[in-house]
Amino acid sequence: MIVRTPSDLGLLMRDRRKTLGLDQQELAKKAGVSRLWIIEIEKGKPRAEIGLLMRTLLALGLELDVSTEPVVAPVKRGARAISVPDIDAIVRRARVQR
Amino acid sequence: MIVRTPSDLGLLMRDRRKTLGLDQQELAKKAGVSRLWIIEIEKGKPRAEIGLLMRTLLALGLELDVSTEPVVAPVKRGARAISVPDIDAIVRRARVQR
DNA sequence: GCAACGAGTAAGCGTTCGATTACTTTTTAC
DNA sequence: GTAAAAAGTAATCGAACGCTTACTCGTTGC
Repeated sequence: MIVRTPSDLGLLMRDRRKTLGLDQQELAKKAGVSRLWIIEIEKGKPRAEIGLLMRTLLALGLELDVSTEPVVAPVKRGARAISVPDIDAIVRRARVQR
Repeated sequence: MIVRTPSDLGLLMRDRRKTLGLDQQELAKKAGVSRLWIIEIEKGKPRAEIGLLMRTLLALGLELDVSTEPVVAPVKRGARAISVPDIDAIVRRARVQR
């Protein structure tokens, strides 16, 4: 599953934890983090540390894959032009004031 | 590319940045982070925030995919048993004292 | 040479982190 | 319903964050 925001990630992790039949306490222990941290990451905390995140993904048997965004699909003859995503605008929207 | 540690990530990001012909300053501006932060993430900083990370990946045109780890491949007849990875041990090793 | 540029280091600062502990609310099972 | 387990909230505290600014190295080009 493609993950674009911390919330995406939190939902995914909660899902996976349940699939594995773990409660927050068990996962926290496995990953070496506090239970509170699990609660917050599952809620989509944007300022969590990536180190803890990776350990937790590992503990969940989840794999992190980074790839270049797929090239825009070839346009069918006669189709309207495909709007190329404006990365700058997306980042601007993703930005959160602190 | 499968990413297991913050260092993996840093190297990957640096690579991608160069591929795009961006310097640290330009990327920092695009992603809305400081140049110093770019320096540190490229060095594999484990305590960086995932929110900033995701914004930066976006700015680099990189996509984050999370998937369940592939099931162990079927064993060839006569082959020695495949050692199932001990997730707990891996996490233990990945843990950094702070 | 040396100017210009990219990259890295250092110090200072206000903010937030994550662990711990204790308590409350919600969910699950009988 | 009610007891137990799981999930969530609250408060404290030392440590580290990320930003800014300024300075130092190396390269590269003239």
